[in-house]
Amino acid sequence: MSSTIQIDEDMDLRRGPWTVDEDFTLINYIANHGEGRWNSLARCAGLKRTGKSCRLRWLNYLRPDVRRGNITLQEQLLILELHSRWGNRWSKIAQHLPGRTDNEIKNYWRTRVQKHAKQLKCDVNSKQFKDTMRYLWMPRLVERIQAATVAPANTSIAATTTTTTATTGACSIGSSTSTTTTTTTTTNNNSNNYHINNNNLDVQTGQMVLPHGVAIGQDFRGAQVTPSYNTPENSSTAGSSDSFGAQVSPVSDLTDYYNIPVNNNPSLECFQASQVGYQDSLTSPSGYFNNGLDFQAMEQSNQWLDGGDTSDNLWNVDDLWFLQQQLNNNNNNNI
DNA sequence: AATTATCTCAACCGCTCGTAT
DNA sequence: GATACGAGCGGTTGAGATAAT
Repeated sequence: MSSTIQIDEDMDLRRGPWTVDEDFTLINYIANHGEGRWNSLARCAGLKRTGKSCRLRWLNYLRPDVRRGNITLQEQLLILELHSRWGNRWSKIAQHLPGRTDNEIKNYWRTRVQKHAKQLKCDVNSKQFKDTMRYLWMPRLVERIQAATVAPANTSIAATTTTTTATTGACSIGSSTSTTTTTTTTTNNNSNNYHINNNNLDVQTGQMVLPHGVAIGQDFRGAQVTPSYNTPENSSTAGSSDSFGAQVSPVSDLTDYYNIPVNNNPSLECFQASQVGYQDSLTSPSGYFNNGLDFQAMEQSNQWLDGGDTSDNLWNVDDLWFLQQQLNNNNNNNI
């Protein structure tokens, strides 16, 4: 199926999907000789591929620490936050998601996030969309992480932390060259250092903190978390489906390398203590629900929470409402 | 059951940057 | 300093899978 490119009389290069034999050859060669220069590696290994192709295949697929499977809620949150900070710096973002490749993150962004921007009829780089992400989706992701963490069904958490623990070493969050995934101390001198493994919610700041000390910019304590979705019985928000339609299993969502303890999770206390009722909030977008729409009534009558996987409905109504308010605000400011 | 539309993701392309000569 | 080369990055493509009609 692969096509070939004629380089000269007797040297042609394969393109297209890799065969099992090619994979095997590349893996064996790297196991014996290391990565080295990709062009010479391709030649020496006898692969009729460009060095680029070999490198890509190795980094994105064959590398033993490549993490496959669904993007977890925590990873989604990280991607959103880091993208808001760095933009399309996929490689840089990928450095903070152990085992995930820049290609995978890029694909996720294009297929999920951009799709939602399209559905909301706004540009992915627009302020409205960015505000929607920051004030609605990200807090809600945090809420769902929290809700799923405290859910009784998660009794298996402790036993299911193996997925990415195998990525210790080269794949620890924060540095591709790091050799440890143990709890990272930060410059915070407070003895109440609640940082939890690799991805933490800092009680003092309300921020998620990466092991190398980078705090995710947003203070989630002040973020609006709609309380009506904060119950275990609302399982649809706790893992049946993610906000962008990604397939996220409720187990893996919570049990991968983040290792958030089930009980006495200070990060959760942080949220619980600091959550602002949506009717009280004027600065967060959900506060807009006071402005005319009887959100509680809608919720109580289950107008859009009935049946099946309701998270997409939730997102759309919520997001559209928020965007509408954003536009109204813009219009008012222009008057 | 067949066809069409949509989605996903592996792979490629072209560009930039860093390093060696 | 100029040039060549290789590595890496972000953007894009297209084949296969899946969903919808």
